[in-house]
Amino acid sequence: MANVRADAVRNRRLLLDAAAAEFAEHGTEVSIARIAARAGIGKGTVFRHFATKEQLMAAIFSDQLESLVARGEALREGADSGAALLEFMAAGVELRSFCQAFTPAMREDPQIRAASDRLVAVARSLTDRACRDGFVRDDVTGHDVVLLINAACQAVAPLGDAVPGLWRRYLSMIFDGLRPEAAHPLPVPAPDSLTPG
Amino acid sequence: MANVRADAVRNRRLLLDAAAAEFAEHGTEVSIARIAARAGIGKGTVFRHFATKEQLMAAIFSDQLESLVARGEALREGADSGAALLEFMAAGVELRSFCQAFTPAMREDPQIRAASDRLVAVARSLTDRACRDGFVRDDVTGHDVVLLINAACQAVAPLGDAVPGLWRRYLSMIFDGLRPEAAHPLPVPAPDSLTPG
DNA sequence: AACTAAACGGACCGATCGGTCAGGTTGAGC
DNA sequence: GCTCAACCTGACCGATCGGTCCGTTTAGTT
Repeated sequence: MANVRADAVRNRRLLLDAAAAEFAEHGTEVSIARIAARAGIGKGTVFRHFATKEQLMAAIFSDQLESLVARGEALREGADSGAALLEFMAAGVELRSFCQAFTPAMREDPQIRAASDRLVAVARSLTDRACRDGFVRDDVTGHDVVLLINAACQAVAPLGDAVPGLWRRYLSMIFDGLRPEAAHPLPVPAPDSLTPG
Repeated sequence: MANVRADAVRNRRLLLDAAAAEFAEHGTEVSIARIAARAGIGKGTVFRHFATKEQLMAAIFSDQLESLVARGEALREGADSGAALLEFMAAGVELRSFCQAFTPAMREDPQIRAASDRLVAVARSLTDRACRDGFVRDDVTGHDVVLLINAACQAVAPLGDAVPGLWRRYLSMIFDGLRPEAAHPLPVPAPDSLTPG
């Protein structure tokens, strides 16, 4: 801390903000050069802070996953457990980086693994509570909820940002599928983890 | 027809098969060189048959969408309209190219546009029938069904092919969300079309 | 068998990307 | 204000991609 210069921390902040914005707007395939230009720093500076592009992505996405974990933990104490679970899922869809954080390549990173483990844990916690209160069918797990957030996220991907709030429609439909009233037996058991093997 | 050589049609067949297989296994970002190698032909031959990579993708994906349209039309005559809609959606998820055909870039292609229009039409037909028979809520449209097929397709994308039949679990959950028993009012109206504007 | 137009193949081109490095710049302790 | 390590920069490198081009091969006709 004492050994780090002031301009270094400032540039790091600029870099993280610019990269997060570019990833959100144009996906992870944007070039490092473009991110550096947006941040107003040189391309070499990017690689001074993060050795590879993957490490940069991991830093940003694990941060955003952790913020969602915090949101979920806060929602555990609300009164309406059903609305809390729905709000948690909505928050997950809203940070669109969600889906990008879950590519096979990204899951190698230990920060991403840790964050998604904690995400599944808080999702299970919210789900169990909503289940006890009768808002959610009893055969749905934390992994299910995380994957369904991803599904809702991708449902509207074909349309781009043409209809801004449309994802709420499909999240609402998917959430209706979690209610006990319409539950039909599921043909396949829930997965054990989000990582293959 | 008479003016086309036998080896040309054979190579075209090899190329289409190889490209479809590579796209299904590794996504649309596979290189033309790799596809050509798999087909056992030269890279230049690929561009003799399709001027650009996008045209090759459009040919393959519009073919697969058309096959799904045909499947849907056949399913319009079954006895159980609810099971028919579910089977249609399952067929859509099974050809994973589905999601790849719906990128913003791909929708420029007239073949893709035509095929997806027909796909929405047959989806609406199946949905209306299932709705009349009481299997499906009355506020769901053909566009919804197509987008939800896409959602189910992507739900398990994070896991790769680790759990082969897992998508059936999430398609089942999503389909439960279409049933009238659990229907809650939707916060956003259905989109008019799959193309922005 | 000879001919020709169509088809083939792979070296080649320009663009782009992630990542490196040598040399100039700057913030912080004295 | 002096010094030096930390930092920043953009030219540069090798790899890869989509797409082109031209010399060679081959299918089909007479």
